[in-house]
Amino acid sequence: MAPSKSEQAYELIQDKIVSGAYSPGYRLVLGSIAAELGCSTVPVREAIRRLEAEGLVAFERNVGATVANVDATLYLHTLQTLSVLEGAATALAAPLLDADDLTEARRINRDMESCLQAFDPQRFSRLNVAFHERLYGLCPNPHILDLVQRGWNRMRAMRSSTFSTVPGRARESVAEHDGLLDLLEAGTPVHAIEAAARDHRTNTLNAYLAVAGLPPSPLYLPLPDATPHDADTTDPTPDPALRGRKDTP
Amino acid sequence: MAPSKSEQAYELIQDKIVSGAYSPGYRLVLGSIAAELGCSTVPVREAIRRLEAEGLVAFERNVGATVANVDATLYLHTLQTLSVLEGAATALAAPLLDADDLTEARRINRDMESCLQAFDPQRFSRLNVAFHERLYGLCPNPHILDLVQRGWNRMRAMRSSTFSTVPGRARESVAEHDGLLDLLEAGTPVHAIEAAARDHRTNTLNAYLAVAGLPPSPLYLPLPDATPHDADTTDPTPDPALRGRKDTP
DNA sequence: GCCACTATTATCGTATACGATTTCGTACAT
DNA sequence: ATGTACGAAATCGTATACGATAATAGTGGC
Repeated sequence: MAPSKSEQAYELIQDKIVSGAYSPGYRLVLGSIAAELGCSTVPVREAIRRLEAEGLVAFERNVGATVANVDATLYLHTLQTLSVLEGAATALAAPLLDADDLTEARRINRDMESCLQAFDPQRFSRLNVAFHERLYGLCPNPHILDLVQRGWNRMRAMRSSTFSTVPGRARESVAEHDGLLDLLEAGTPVHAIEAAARDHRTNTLNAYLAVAGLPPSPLYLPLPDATPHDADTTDPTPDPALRGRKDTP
Repeated sequence: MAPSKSEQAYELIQDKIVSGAYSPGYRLVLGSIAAELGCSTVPVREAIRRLEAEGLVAFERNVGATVANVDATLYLHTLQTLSVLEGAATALAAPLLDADDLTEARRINRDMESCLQAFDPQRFSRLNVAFHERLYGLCPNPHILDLVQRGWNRMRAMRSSTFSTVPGRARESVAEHDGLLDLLEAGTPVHAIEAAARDHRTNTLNAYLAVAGLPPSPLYLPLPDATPHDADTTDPTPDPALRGRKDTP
């Protein structure tokens, strides 16, 4: 059966936000969207409230909805949140992965590698999602899984409109994927998996921060036995964006 | 000004779920709730969709909404998710806490201690929330903060209906609070704070699991220098509820 | 020329109405 | 007795309509 009007509205609006047709700050007028969809305002309202709950649009009583400002900080905050959640999800899923999952993930990573040569960032990005979904998909905690899913949703909505890729990062990323797979194959303890998965994402985050001239996110997890990252000293300059230091005079 | 009807509906329904007036599985009929509120079904729909987004109610097309089943697993999954998120939030907020925050938190913890003697679990629970809010409230990542808030919301909605407290846990909890405050006062590195905050909640989770005869959650973080917990060995019996072992024959 | 105040307009919030869909009970056939 | 087909009732989904609210423009006074 055809999806409900409110579902259609939801998908349309999300698409337009993701594709950049509605840029941040764009005013979402119920009537206009309803007209575009050929339906009344009621289902559109519902769709917008759903998008609000996911953080894609901001809503104000008696004023209306606008596409949420995805400035740098919001993007980075989402990335940081994902690092935490996806790390946990991957750790929880790790004991459940079988050989097939790992070889499949390895295959995807090979594909990603080939995308590097072919300069196909679109496909690279899609494969990246697929790779990680494969790894955390079996996470037995559906709540965490749901939050990770939403996080990726937000990311997709933002990436195209504001952010591009960091030069060297893609290649590193592929290497880290292999490292993570190595750990999984070796049956490494859960917390080391979590550390590797989280730090993988934190590295991406910090690549962005470095380009912006900001200090790195402090949320690394110490790898219990192996190479610790350089960011886990006690006194990095606090980052106003992500650590929000009190700048008391 | 009076809150909007849809806001009123939202609060009413949430209250009824939290207080247990609507128990899990209860069928939420738009018309009935609308009548009870003296409004039409439209704002009630909106409220229910919001509650759906927060995981408090389940919704099915053309069928209706029911209060989400809060069986043991859901409760435990939420608790596990909170352990991860709140750990991260507390870690991120740690560098921003000043002396006032810490003494205030210490004071709240003294209050909790007195609640122990007075057998006042209501108040104890409220103080517990206040204590942790004080610690993670300054977390500069609003997204994480939001997720933590929602998590506590879900907890409040569930606790009363299904779960009570674990006997010895409250007293341990107070002690762990003091330990956490000690770390904060000493300016301990971020990841150690995260470990302590997460493990505090994981301990609660595992107290429940122990009562239920289930193996503990594996999501502990290794404390880099001090007393590791006993649950971080490599091969705990996997927990069907939280780790979801593949029971292949 | 600039500020305060009013009128206008665009848009939101919600009530009502009605078609669409599911669910449940009943009758019938096997 | 059990399963199936049909019909009635309950409930949902959405269109339309209209009052309420806030943004905006226009007017007058200083």
